Amino acid sequence: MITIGQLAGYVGVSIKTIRVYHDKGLLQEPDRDASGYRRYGANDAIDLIKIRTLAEAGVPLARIRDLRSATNEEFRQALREIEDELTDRIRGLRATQGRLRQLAAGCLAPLPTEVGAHLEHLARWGFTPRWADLQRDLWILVFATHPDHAITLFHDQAETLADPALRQLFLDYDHAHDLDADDPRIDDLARRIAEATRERYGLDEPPELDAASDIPALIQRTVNASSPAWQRLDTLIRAQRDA
Amino acid sequence: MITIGQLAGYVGVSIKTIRVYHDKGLLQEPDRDASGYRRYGANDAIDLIKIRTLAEAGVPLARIRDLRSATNEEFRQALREIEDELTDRIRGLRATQGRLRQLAAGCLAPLPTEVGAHLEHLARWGFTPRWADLQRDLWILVFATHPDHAITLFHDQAETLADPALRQLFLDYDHAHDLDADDPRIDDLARRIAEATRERYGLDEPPELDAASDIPALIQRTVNASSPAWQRLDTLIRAQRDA
DNA sequence: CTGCAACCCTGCCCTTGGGGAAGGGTCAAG
DNA sequence: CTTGACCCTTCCCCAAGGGCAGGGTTGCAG
Repeated sequence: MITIGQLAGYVGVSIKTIRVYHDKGLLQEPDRDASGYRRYGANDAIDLIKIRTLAEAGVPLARIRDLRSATNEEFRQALREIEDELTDRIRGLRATQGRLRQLAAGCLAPLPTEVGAHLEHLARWGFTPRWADLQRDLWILVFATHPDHAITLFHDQAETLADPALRQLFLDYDHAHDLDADDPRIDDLARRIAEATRERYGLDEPPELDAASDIPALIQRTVNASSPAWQRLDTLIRAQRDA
Repeated sequence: MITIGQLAGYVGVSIKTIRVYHDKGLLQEPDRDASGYRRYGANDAIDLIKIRTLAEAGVPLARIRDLRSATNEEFRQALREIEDELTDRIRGLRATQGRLRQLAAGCLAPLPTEVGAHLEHLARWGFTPRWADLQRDLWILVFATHPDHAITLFHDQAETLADPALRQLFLDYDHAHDLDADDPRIDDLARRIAEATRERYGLDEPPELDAASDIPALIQRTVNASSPAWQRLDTLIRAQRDA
């Protein structure tokens, strides 16, 4: 009949942990000796080892307690579920590890240099600083969240801006910021942009982020928020595109 | 400039989490708009994503906060450490998974049937119920903690008991329980047991559990505790063996 | 025989990483 | 003008223990 300290030392848990398991009804309170010390037998050690195995697998103590009164078949079933959860968690951790590595690789270069260069071009092409800042934020966000997809998108964008006619559309977009929301030039611009988009990408979808991502919407909302004219422009373009 | 809810929804955390990160100094409090709402920009989103990546890797928030003011080289170093820790944790989880499977396999059979049969033999051979119970506890413990080694040990033990002369030694051990601690028959028995052990295993070590395990000591302590005579017997045997 | 160190007991508060509700202000759409 | 969806702060709650106080036991060494 061993003491709580021996049991703890052997199974590799703290004394406190054992007492907590008693309190929560996971491990049966053993008999006490004459001086009130808990005295454990081999069965207690075995129970504790089982409990620990489950607890280390991340099973909440309450669930372990409930499992104590489960039938054997329920218990097996629960074990299968727990194992699956564990597999998922391991997969999750590996994914996290991957993101961690990306973070390590990118911690010095928030943006590729070509993007920086591109952003400097913007001013020379006549874009406002406001536009350039917006673009910078946008690309930071895209590169941070979709590191593998971002560069493709960026090249597409850079290519678009290299064409003077298309660039003019973006310049107009930029300068529409301060127009009234009901200025007819906005309708005209929306028409021209929708047309150019169709011409450039045909009926194919333009390159986009992950379908599951709501980044585009987020970005667009951010953009729209700063000007009613832009807000209206966005609405019109969508209407034309979906027509 | 997005609101806290948008930021949260986008990065995939709860609003509360963001506020906690503000409180703990992980994420800088952004400016408020006219109505006191927090307004976030793209940089905040990026910071939050980084923080989340670290937090999901299990890094304590306090450490993440400290990392904010680390130099770039320190940061890289920390990332390496974190990745290693993560690798360890994944390994640990896989080990747990293995133990879980053993638990699933063994949940119906705490002891192999041959062990059960062996224990029933004990009574017929003249061992006391006390001895049989002790043996049962012992084997439960050994099988639970060293599932791969246990069967070997058990076979060795069963083989020993199959020999009537050796079995008599164990019977004497059993019945020595109620002798006085200074009974001379104990000295005699200790001598005979030590001799038989040498004869059976020669100078080789007798089969044992893991060197790192303190189970044998635990078991022996448990055994000794129930009788001063056994206690002395154990002392004498050790003395003879180590001589 | 008497220290004294090493155990054990209970009870209480502390921590981490948030969750959830209370109580109140804001915003946009119908 | 109301309604629902946001946002604000403050407060309490949870799991799974850690740690300490204040007090009793044991075993071993001098």
